[in-house]
Amino acid sequence: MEQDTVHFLDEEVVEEVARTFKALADPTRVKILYLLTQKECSVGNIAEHLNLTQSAVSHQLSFLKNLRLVKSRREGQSLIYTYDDEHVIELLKQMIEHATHD
Amino acid sequence: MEQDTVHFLDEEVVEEVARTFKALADPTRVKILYLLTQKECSVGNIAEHLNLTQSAVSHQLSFLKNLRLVKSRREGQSLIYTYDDEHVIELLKQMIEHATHD
DNA sequence: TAAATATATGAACAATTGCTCATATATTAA
DNA sequence: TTAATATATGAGCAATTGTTCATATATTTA
Repeated sequence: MEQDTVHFLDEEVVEEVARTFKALADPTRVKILYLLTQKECSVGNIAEHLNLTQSAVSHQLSFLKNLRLVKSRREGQSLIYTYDDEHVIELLKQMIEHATHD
Repeated sequence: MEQDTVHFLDEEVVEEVARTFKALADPTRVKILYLLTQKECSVGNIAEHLNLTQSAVSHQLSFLKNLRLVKSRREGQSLIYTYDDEHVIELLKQMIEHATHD
């Protein structure tokens, strides 16, 4: 006798999952987050390291901050950014591992 | 003495990571993949379960198949789809866990 | 206070996305 | 072979995305 009931995710969960994966679905944001796994950085610092404009970096950080994936603190004239979701960073690292080994 | 050399990802790895996350960055694809974690399904079956048009499902499956996240086999008139990347499915499950508990 | 430095933000724009609609292709049944 | 069923696919379209450019805001220094 076959049991084939299927479980469905709540719509809000699906949306949240997709929204969070979307944060990881762009090369620039992957680079920024990966950099932040190694050291906290100011906006300008990120721009230098990754060879991006200040504006582009700031926009992406704003995006990531809205999702609470990064946070910032002021230090003099600079804003220092750090990642703020260990779990998501773990998923990123796992995907990097996965993409590296094949 | 401070050592602050930073590691950079190869561009191809970054692209691959972003591309794969993009597959998980859409509600419809999340639903399809989550369904496939529970049972293999034909296209029409997926459409029924998720209340989507046949065409929309077929397009998304084609997308996922290009990334080798799903595969299909023919069974009579139907094409039966299954997931084809255990690792990515694990990442999806982890994100669902993460999104569920908060 | 004024100038310099660092960051944020809004508008604009090209590129991409995900869907629908119509139709093509493939398999099975009559 | 013809009709029915299942799936794929291309065109078209509205919505979203990621960037640049110009400029606003915030902090520090002179």
